[in-house]
Amino acid sequence: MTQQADFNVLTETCPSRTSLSRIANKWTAMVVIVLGAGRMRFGDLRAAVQGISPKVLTGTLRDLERDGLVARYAYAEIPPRVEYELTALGHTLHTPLHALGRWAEENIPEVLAAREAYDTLR
Amino acid sequence: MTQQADFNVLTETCPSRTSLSRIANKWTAMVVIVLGAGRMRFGDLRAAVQGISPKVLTGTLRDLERDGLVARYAYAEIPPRVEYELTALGHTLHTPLHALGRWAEENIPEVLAAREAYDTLR
DNA sequence: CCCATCGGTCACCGACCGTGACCAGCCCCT
DNA sequence: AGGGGCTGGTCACGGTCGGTGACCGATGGG
Repeated sequence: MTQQADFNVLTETCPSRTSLSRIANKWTAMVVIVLGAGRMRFGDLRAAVQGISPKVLTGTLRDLERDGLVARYAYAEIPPRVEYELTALGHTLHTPLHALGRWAEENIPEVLAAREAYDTLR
Repeated sequence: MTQQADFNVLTETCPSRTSLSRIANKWTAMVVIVLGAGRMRFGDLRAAVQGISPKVLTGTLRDLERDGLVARYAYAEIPPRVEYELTALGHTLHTPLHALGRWAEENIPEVLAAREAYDTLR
């Protein structure tokens, strides 16, 4: 059974909150969404997640690797080749993050309309 | 059919990305999760989302209000009373964000183990 | 000899997050 | 009459984080 754990993200000191802080992040979400398609090289990832800087991509991937969500494969070639892949745990995270991305895409018309309404009357 | 929109969060200039940036955020996630339980006062919200400062809570709520996800009801009483509630659109966002929170709670043991393993060998 | 390729790192800068102090307005208590 | 409490904020201040542009090492190709 999926046991109801003693963890609660709303509790300030709960370790699950540190995890939420990391995954509830736009760059993390986009990287995980892209990696859902399969193993990918650093450069391809950078091209897929438009606008991400190498520094931020490196940092995001390292954090994901540390949390066991992404595996890193480095090949000692010249020029270097490094590939990234979701782990089994990472795949379970892909589902909710992908849903979040789809929500943003599907509901952006309503959001834009709400923003315009808000901005015009204040 | 849920039509495949022309929006793609991976595209740098797509407006859906501005929406993703806002919702893929730890404070936003926690506030929406809590508001899923129903209409709530500012002070109760602040107590429920442990550790959030009034400044950040105010800012988060205003952004959510602007995007049409939260409705604000202010009563001209002394002491003042202000209530917040998810809109219909906000409720559709509650589902994926709640899933994200649950993911964090359910998988934190594995994440903590991965972190420890990572930190010991580097 | 020099440039391109790839996966980064580094110094710098501005934006955002968190902290603590403070506010208005009316009530109640002394 | 004066002082404190209640609520939903705002403000000034710092530190941390994200973003930008320059640069790197090692090798293959022209």
